[in-house]
Amino acid sequence: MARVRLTPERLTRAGAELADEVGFDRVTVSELARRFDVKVASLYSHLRNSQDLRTRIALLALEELADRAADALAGRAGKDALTALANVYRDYAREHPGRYAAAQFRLGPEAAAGSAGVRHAQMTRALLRGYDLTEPDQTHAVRLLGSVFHGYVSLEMGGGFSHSAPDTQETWSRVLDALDALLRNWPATP
Amino acid sequence: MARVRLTPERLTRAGAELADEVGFDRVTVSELARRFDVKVASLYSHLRNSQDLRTRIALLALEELADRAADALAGRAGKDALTALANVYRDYAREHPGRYAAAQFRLGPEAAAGSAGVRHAQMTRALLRGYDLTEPDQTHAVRLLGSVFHGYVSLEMGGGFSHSAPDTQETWSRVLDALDALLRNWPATP
DNA sequence: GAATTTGCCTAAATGTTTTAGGTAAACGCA
DNA sequence: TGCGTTTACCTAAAACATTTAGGCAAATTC
Repeated sequence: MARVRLTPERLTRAGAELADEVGFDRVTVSELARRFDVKVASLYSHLRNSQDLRTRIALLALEELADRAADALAGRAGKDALTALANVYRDYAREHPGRYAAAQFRLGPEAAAGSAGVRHAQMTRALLRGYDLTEPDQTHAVRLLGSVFHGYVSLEMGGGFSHSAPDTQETWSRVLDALDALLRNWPATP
Repeated sequence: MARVRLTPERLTRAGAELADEVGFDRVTVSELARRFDVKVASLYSHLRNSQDLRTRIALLALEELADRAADALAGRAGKDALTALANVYRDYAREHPGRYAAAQFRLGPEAAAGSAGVRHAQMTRALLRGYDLTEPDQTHAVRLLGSVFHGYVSLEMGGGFSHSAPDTQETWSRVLDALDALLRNWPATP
């Protein structure tokens, strides 16, 4: 019998593609086995269990996102950088909805520690060097930006903004204008 | 055999409690049947399928959230109202993590139309009457606030802010300060 | 080419989802 | 009060997902 040469990496990539096609919550070990035309049990030599598969897809998505973010920030500053980073998240979610959902997957503490989550925070911090913020306001701003990016993308993908004018592209631009204005004019602690 | 008097409503409420205990994605028709001490198949007289159950839990959560929001906004304006509404989302997510996850559940178009989603948007609009925004900026602001509330709560619950100073309560306060400042000083369209 | 490792297999247990069809309790009414 | 109808829950069974145990043959190593 010809061997397929499965590896955790190949399974993870295929799982990520499957997630983009059918949704992250419908990624199943069985479906993956079907796609490789092998028996389900064979995958358990490469994956601990289905949770393990989902975790690996999540980590892959976080890495890809961090890579894109690093790329987008290179050579940019201020509002230019803000827009670029924001668009990384939005575009990634549109191109890879399943992977984006995976990136939101609740990781266990061990997996979270080894994830690219730290890189994301560092890049947002780098972005903020273009604005005049010192600690602890810088941390507050990192968290605010993360919230807006994630929240906006989630709601937009979930259809939360659909069927209502004005269109979401215009709102997106104006939200970035507003965030830029806010960062340039961050309120002093009361 | 003594009848248990199941109804879709009772099942939905029990499902919501189950979600808070074990997580929304682990809500299962089988577990629900176990809790009512009836056979699994019996539930299918009251629920179309397990998707139907999840949808009902999501709609329940959206209603509860909208009720709390309406309550919180009554008699408040300006930053007071902003803080109250924001805390409704955050507190609900902390008290009822499973229900809050359910409220993020991707509804089909039919279910979404009949959901309390519209009420949420209307209440955010009501909040904005305390600030000086006209269309289309008002809509942009509605979407921004929704993004921040949802994004912040999701990230905080997902552990995204953990293990790093300053604590999330302080960030939350400062984020609300920043949003209030932004709404009072919304940038003109470039 | 033999020894070892590894990749995929069969088999089987367990659990969830869903449909089809049956029985008895509860309800509405003469 | 008894009768017929509706409704609530049942048994049975098929389809599919998850996971473990143990086996054989292909690939790798020497």
